[in-house]
Amino acid sequence: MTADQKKRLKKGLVQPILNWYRKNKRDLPWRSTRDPYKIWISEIMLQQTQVEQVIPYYSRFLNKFPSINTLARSDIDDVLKVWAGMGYYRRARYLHEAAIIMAERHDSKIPSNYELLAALPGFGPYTCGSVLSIAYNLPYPAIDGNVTRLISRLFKIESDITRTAAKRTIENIVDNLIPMNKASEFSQALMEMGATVCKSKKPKCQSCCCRKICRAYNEMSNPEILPIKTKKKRNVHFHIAAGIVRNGNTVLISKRPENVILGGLWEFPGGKKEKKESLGAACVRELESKTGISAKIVRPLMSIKHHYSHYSITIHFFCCSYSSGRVDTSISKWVKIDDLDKYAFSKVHQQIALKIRDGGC
DNA sequence: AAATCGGGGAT
DNA sequence: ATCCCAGATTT
Repeated sequence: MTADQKKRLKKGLVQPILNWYRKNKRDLPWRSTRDPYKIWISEIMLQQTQVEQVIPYYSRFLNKFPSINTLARSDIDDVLKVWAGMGYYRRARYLHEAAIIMAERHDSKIPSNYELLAALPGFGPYTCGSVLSIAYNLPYPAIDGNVTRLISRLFKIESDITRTAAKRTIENIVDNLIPMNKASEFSQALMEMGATVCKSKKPKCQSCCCRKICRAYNEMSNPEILPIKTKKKRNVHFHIAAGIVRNGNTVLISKRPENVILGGLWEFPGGKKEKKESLGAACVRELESKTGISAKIVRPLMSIKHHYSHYSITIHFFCCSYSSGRVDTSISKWVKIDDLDKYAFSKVHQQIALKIRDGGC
């Protein structure tokens, strides 16, 4: 990029975007603070998660863990409890681990240096760039899905944006656009443009402040086809059988191991049905292997279909009665029905917990 | 480069 | 149904 091109882009693109942002930015909770800790929490929560979904979790999290030190000293189970229902639970684990490292090695502060930041768990290219620019006003690009879409259209990038070369191209463009001493505003402005104007479907090109210089708008019949992205392969489907084992006013729950889907969360124990196996048999078998007890099926309670990113499941829940055996207390435990709300469950199991409290099973 | 990792909203 | 969302890590 020549100095002359840069100058032209500054006038025709950077300044209009900054002006547009000042007038049109949404009033979001993390925009009323300059506390790097709070900005960090918001950035992690917003990964692959919509703004509306994050807002209630954000305030609850900061209320419970108001500082790096409170987070670092907390138990991971308490962090997961606050996170429960938001998905991508490894984010909570990385937050906790990073807070511990910051407390131990960085004077309980978030580093303002790229290399130190990138060495922390959960700090990839985007999060490093967003924290450095938004919290510290340093000139690093924060390139998320919104920015990728916006830039690919403004500059008509028709190569596959999942590939490294295209990512590098976009990063170079943004890097060259960052205005002096306005990195914080600029990062947020680019993302806000992508989120509210240059949307994936039905972009608001007519009211876009970059309309005059947008190559996709001016040169293509349909700017919506950008960015180009390779398609993900289709989903697989599984059947899961899970048991709700009541014993008096208690119920049996198990903790999922780390490093698996929904890792570290509690659940009503169960697992995949095998071929040529009935759901009831699968339930009894899984209860035995996961908790150590033998149980009998009383009746089916309900089945829930659920979609994850790369596969979908149907979980068949059965009301069961305890027969014999002792629970393997390293993984499973009997808990009072009234105490179910003290444990971190995924959305599906939260539904079941509610049903049990309301007298189901 | 591709797979893994949740849940919800828009179309 | 399919894609997308303020992505990072592992394979």
